[in-house]
Amino acid sequence: MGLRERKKEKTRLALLDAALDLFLEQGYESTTVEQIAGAVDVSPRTFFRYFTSKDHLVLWFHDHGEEIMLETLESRPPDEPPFTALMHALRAVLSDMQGSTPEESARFLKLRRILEENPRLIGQSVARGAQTEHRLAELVAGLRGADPDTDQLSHLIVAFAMSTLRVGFECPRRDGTLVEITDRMSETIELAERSLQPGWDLR
Amino acid sequence: MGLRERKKEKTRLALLDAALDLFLEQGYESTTVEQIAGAVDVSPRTFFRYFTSKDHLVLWFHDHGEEIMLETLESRPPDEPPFTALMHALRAVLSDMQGSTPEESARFLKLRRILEENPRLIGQSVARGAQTEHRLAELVAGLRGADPDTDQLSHLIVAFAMSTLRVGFECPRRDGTLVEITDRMSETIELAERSLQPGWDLR
DNA sequence: CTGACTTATGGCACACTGTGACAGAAGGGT
DNA sequence: ACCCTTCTGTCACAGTGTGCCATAAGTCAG
Repeated sequence: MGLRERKKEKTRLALLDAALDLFLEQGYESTTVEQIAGAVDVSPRTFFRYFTSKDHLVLWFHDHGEEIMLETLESRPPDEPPFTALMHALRAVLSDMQGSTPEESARFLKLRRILEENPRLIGQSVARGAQTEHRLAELVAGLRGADPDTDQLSHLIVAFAMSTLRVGFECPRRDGTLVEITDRMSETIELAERSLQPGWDLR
Repeated sequence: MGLRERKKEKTRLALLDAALDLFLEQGYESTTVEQIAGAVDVSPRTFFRYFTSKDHLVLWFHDHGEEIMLETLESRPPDEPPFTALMHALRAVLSDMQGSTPEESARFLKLRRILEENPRLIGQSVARGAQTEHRLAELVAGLRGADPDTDQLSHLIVAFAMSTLRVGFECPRRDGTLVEITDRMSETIELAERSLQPGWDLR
């Protein structure tokens, strides 16, 4: 990796960290892009080359999680029931989180606090999840050999899976360590699995 | 109802209809608030007194649906299983749609087309759903005698219910009549009910 | 190391959304 | 007719996000 790419990655993370800290200090709304860029000695114009919008800062982790889910899903045996496969994908996201560096964990925890304090951002985050959902639904429909446009069950399977992820992520209201959060999330996954009829995702 | 209120309601609907038509003609992004306001001979500033944002135009029906759901939920017998009660609330939304005037139906169908063409707006719509979800989760936690902050099942119950609504709303990709859509949505509701273990929402 | 290249950056102008403040117009009640 | 309340338009303004172009910095020959 050349100097150029390393520098870019450094700037991206510097912007991200500066932004997260500013959001926690003075709130999301009252932090301007100008401030964020200023804290990293970069022009506002450049900020928008790293993050397409202010919201994007808060959504970057979705991109990462989505990537993991899609990869996992493709590596599962094709005859596995779709919801089971999705639950494996969820667990893959969890174990990625558990294996993250201290910096990454810190970012994640800060992000959770910011989201808790800004309902509007939770919305944005959910909205991003909806896009992921759509891609996953197409994949699941493919697995089931169904038309992604009309097969309601494919969509329902994915929707339930993403709901599970979201509940696990949002539910532990009080601040906790990363381990506590991931533990909580795997409880949610088990709860969801126990709640559904065996084989519901096959017919 | 005085002349004043009637006039306000008229302006609100005029703005809404003008906006929906413009969105369909030239797309959501490339329609400006100035155009919408201009079409109704109103200043842009006034537009923002009727709708808090451009997005709000597309989200207004959520407010209506949420209202119905909350009302229905409160009128259900308190010992009814929460998910069952939520499914009744969903059906209440459907029957409200079926009983709507031709103008309202037309708006609804236009809105669906606009949402189909603008994934970003689907996101916004889902995000609004997330807020509703939170309110509902507190209500359900109350029914279950649980702490809304920590009881994951309450959140999961509501999340699954809202997923059902959303899948029903989004899934019938092809344009259809209102009746076709509501029929499709009640199929989705039944599908969800069949997929879950009996009593999953009680323990 | 020099020059030619590719790519990132900064600065500028600009369109658009959304808000606060104030003055004037329009409805409502007496 | 009067006052009072509420709605409206105008203006000014902060902030987000984009296109464009000149310049600076990284890259890669030779």
